[in-house]
Amino acid sequence: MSIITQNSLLTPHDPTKRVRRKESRPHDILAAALDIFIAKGFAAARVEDIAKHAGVSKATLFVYFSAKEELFKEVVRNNISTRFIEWGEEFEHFEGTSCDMLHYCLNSWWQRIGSTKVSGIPKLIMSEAHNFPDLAVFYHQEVIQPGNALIGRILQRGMDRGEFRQLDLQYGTYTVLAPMIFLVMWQHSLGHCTNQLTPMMPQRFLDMQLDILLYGFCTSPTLTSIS
Amino acid sequence: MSIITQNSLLTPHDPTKRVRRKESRPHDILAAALDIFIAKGFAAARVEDIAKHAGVSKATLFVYFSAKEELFKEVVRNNISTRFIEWGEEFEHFEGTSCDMLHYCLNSWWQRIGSTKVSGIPKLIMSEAHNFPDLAVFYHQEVIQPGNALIGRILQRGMDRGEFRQLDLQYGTYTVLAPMIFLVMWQHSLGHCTNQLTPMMPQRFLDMQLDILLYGFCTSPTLTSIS
Amino acid sequence: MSIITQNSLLTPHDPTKRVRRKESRPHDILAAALDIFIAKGFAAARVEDIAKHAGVSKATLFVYFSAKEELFKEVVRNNISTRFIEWGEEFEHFEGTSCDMLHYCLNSWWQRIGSTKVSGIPKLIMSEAHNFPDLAVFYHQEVIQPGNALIGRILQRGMDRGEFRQLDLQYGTYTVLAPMIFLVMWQHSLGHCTNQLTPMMPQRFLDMQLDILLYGFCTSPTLTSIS
Amino acid sequence: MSIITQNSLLTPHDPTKRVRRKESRPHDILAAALDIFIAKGFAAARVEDIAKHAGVSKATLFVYFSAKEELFKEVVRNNISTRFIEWGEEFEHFEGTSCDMLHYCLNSWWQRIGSTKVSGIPKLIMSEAHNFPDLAVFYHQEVIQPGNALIGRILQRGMDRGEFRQLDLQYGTYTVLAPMIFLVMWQHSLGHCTNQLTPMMPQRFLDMQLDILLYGFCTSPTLTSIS
DNA sequence: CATGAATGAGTGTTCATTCAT
DNA sequence: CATGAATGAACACTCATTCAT
Repeated sequence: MSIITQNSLLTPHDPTKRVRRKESRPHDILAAALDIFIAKGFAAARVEDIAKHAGVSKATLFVYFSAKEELFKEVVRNNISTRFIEWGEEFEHFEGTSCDMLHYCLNSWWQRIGSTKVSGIPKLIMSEAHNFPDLAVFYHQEVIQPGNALIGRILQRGMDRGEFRQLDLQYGTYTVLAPMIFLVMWQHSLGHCTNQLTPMMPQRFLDMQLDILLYGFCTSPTLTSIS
Repeated sequence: MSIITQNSLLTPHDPTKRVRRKESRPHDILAAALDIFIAKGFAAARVEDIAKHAGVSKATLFVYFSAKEELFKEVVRNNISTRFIEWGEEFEHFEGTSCDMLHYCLNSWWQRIGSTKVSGIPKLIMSEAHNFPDLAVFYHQEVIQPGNALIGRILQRGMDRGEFRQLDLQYGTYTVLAPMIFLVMWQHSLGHCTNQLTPMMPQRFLDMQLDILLYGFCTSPTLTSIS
Repeated sequence: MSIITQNSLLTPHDPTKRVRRKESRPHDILAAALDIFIAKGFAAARVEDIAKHAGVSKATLFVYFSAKEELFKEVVRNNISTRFIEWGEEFEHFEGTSCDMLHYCLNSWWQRIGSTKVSGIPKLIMSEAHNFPDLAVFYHQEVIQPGNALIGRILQRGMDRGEFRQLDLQYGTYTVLAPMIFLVMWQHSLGHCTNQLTPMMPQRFLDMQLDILLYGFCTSPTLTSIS
Repeated sequence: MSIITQNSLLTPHDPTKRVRRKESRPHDILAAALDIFIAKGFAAARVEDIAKHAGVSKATLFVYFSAKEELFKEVVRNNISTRFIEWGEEFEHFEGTSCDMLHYCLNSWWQRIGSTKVSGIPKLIMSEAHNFPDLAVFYHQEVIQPGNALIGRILQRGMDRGEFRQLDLQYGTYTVLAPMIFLVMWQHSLGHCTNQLTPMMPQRFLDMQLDILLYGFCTSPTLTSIS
């Protein structure tokens, strides 16, 4: 039921090797790298496994990507950076309440990232950024900043339209980001090992989390502005 | 400014070796292990570094701890498991609103774990549980379950006293857990590298997050029960 | 005078590294492994020594052989298993008395195995099988069973032709095997250290042993069948 | 059914520690050493295991025995060297045919050594003499020479009394020694792993071997003297 | 272009032996 | 005397990266 099925690694691509057009090599490698990085993390992923999974030799991989880190960066660019353009456009033309917009934000994130194997990338970054500072900086620029900008836009819109209380944009953004980060972390770590005991249904969590974000726990809220 | 200053590792304990009182070796090693595990993570931490940091030889370390994993488990038991007893008692006798209780919960967690180097432990687990399933299971039993039970108690109390809306305990708990996990993950990964650019003040984040958890973003909440 | 000159290990192959024809690496490693295993035994042989003796790095060795045990198995296959085919054929077409056949058996064993460094392999197995059960099982299937079958064939032939007394095949086989095992054990252990004091000439031992096996110590034998 | 039951190691001596008279320490250690050396061999035996099995600390062991090798030598002196005195006396007064004497020799060896755990000692020596030349020399002087002298005495007696053919004493002795060495080697190595497949009954082997030694395989022996 | 072949620098873990108390 | 405590030197196995062909 989980997205992260380690066994999928055992069935390599086999892209009918002989017939492929030449330019597909890097593409195959990136696809394989995505799978292996997600399954093992950055440090624990073995370049040899990526190459094998892509159906090329280790040396070939280094023809296209100068180092493991560069390969990873390219994986990020291909799988995440590209998404922000369409999100930006969708947000540009969004109509409806800001509650709906937040709802849409979380749900489309879930459909396009959270529920797919790509969710392994943010998990990997949060896990290993400390040991690979270059990756951290890269990811911050490439993903976090544009992502946060999008979330910030929703909050600002909500405040502008009087739907949301006045709140600090930066920290408000983190408040929306937190459950997303939590979800990918949980799914790819403890959730992966304990889902039999206490299964966690992500969709359910997101729904509830959205409700709480909008209305809070309390029965009789004291409305104040937060700064 | 950050708790996690990698360079601190370069100045080993030097506990004036010869004069030590008995029984201090395991304690030294555990302290060193905490530092190194936090600085490097589990897989990347080298046993030799831990030993050196503790001022003992690698072989000595293995006299007291049969394996790297066992050493880590002991670190967890020493630094986290022990806390739940006092938390349990405090919660037993807590008086005041459930809002205050949630506030107290997040703040005492922040003071005792979140703001200290011990916060590196939950970060490490979320990061590496996937690659070390044994540790995942151990941590789930030893920390997550008792921790979640404590949070659940607050929510139940809030509902019982009519302060909180009716909500699903399990997912409500995750809603409280999420910002804590987010915070430690952020601090120990991207935050560590990007604090110069866009500094994040954890205390501020927690305050705001608490407000949102209680009252939500919205100006005019629609009160419903969530299940 | 001894086959097993430990010092020969100190002069590695030096196969003028760069000029080698392809496919020679595994062969070099197997040759080196044979030497080192014989000189040190299985447990005491260091993989690094084998690599050095073969003129390659430790890592290279593991490119070709996944583990020390696998390397050893391959050594056995290359040096012993292969012999049984020719022996089988020779036995098929043997003409002459069964006494001659037994004589031929012991002597060709001596020339092809016993007197060569390969004799170190059975010695090693008898010595270390207890500590490495996998190797024991492997060797039993790969060497002992086919070897015993050959010996059994001779005894059966002798009985069929009325040359030998009726005797239990299994234990009769052990009776022939015993002096061979004794000889390799002795040569590679005590004999190696005490040959100056009381030299033992293997050829002489085998001749005498054969005579005893055929005719016994006694001057006036009481002929009975043994079961 | 086997003499060599590794599990026996799991039940340490427990010599009611507190009540023992002091002089028993070395005795306990020697007893423990015998067990462990037999179970693991010399190199693979861990001093710590011996100490634990004897109920003393590793350091205490080194108070009584300056090194692992010295401990082993003492084990040999205690368990084997001592036997030769009684054997020598028995042989002095033996009456009966030399065939009977050889029979008695093999059988009493089997009862006192071969079938007991002490048989692990000659096995160990044959296995590891090459790597520990000191032990080889020691064992040769302490055991092999007196043992061979005893066997030689029987053969000489047989020749003197006209019961045996004329044969070279040294090699004749090896002919008797061979099945004994074979038996202990087999029992403690391959036999230990393959007894389920093709069980070997030592008593049966010895009986048969004795018969062959005396009368040979052949139905119509050609009697000659062997030199 | 693609790769077979090779490796240096690690890693966690083991064990006989020493020595101050 | 007895031991708790400590360790140096090994050792099997790994992996990102290089380079000649």
